[in-house]
Amino acid sequence: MTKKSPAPEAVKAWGRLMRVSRRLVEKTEEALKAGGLPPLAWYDVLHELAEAGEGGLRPFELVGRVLLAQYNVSRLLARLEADGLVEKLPVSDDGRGQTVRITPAGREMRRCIWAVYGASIANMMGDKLSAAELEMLAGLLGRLRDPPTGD
Amino acid sequence: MTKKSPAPEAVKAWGRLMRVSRRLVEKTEEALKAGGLPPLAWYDVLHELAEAGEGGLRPFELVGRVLLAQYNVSRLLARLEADGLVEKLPVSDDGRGQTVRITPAGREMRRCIWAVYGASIANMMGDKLSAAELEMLAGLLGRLRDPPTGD
DNA sequence: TCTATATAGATGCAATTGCATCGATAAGGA
DNA sequence: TCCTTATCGATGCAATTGCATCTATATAGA
Repeated sequence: MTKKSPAPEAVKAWGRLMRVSRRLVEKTEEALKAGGLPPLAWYDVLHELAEAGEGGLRPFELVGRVLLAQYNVSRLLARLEADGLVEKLPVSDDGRGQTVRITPAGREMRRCIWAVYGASIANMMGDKLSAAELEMLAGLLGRLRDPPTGD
Repeated sequence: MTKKSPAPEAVKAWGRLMRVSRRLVEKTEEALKAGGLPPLAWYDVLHELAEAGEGGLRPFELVGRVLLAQYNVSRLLARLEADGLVEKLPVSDDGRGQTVRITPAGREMRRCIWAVYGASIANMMGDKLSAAELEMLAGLLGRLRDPPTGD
């Protein structure tokens, strides 16, 4: 953790990254809201749960995947449950925990969100860059990940 | 605004963009907090005002530059003023408005924040990619901007 | 001039977030 | 076994955000 000043190219790329990512999120959230749909964070959780299948996931596993704080996951799950999109099941071998599973309504909601979200991605990314450029971008961004994951 | 589904490369690049940008912001905010400094948004405003010089800026001009909603700028400026980092001056030719100018204390705060912020950028961007790669990244991101600005 | 509309900025209220901490169960060690 | 510590998830409270709206001034048009 050395204290140094950044190269001009680094500052420029940082600025672009901040502005572009914020703007793209903003536009996507707007599109969802315009469609009467819940925010992006809901999709992230529903997506993870859908991938996880019938076994569901423990909340703490979700915390690791969706870049949300523990208390935010806790509260988001409460909202999802209140809307009938997920269900919480007690877990046998750990009295503290629970397993969260997506419901059919949750899968349906996920599809609805994706219809808008996916179109948004297509418009904002797919239409602007070629497949090769998108791969290049993904590659460069991948090298900025903090724990240099290997996925 | 056609409804279509995105290419796999677009989805992958989108996912990386979302995760990486959120994580980098998170880490930078952490570093600022650890140094007892205010959040990034304060830097953005102080930076714009410092660039603007003695003439200062009108709040609505600030809204256009920092990606914040009007009411957020209004309230952030109130906090900055309360901390003596900016001052609000009435503007002669428009009785509705005001001009916001950075104070010496504000400039000092900007320097303090930059010491941490800049180091963070250097560590998270400059150390991970070469100058050429950073330029490539900035170029690709630039093409994703919504109003395809020409800066 | 008088009225209608638009723009600058602030604010009341509800929802969300962050922070700290809590209650409950698990796991590890004497 | 008993005690200490760690982990899982929830929650009280304060700060921040989003939304809608408000006040005040400016501008345009009849």
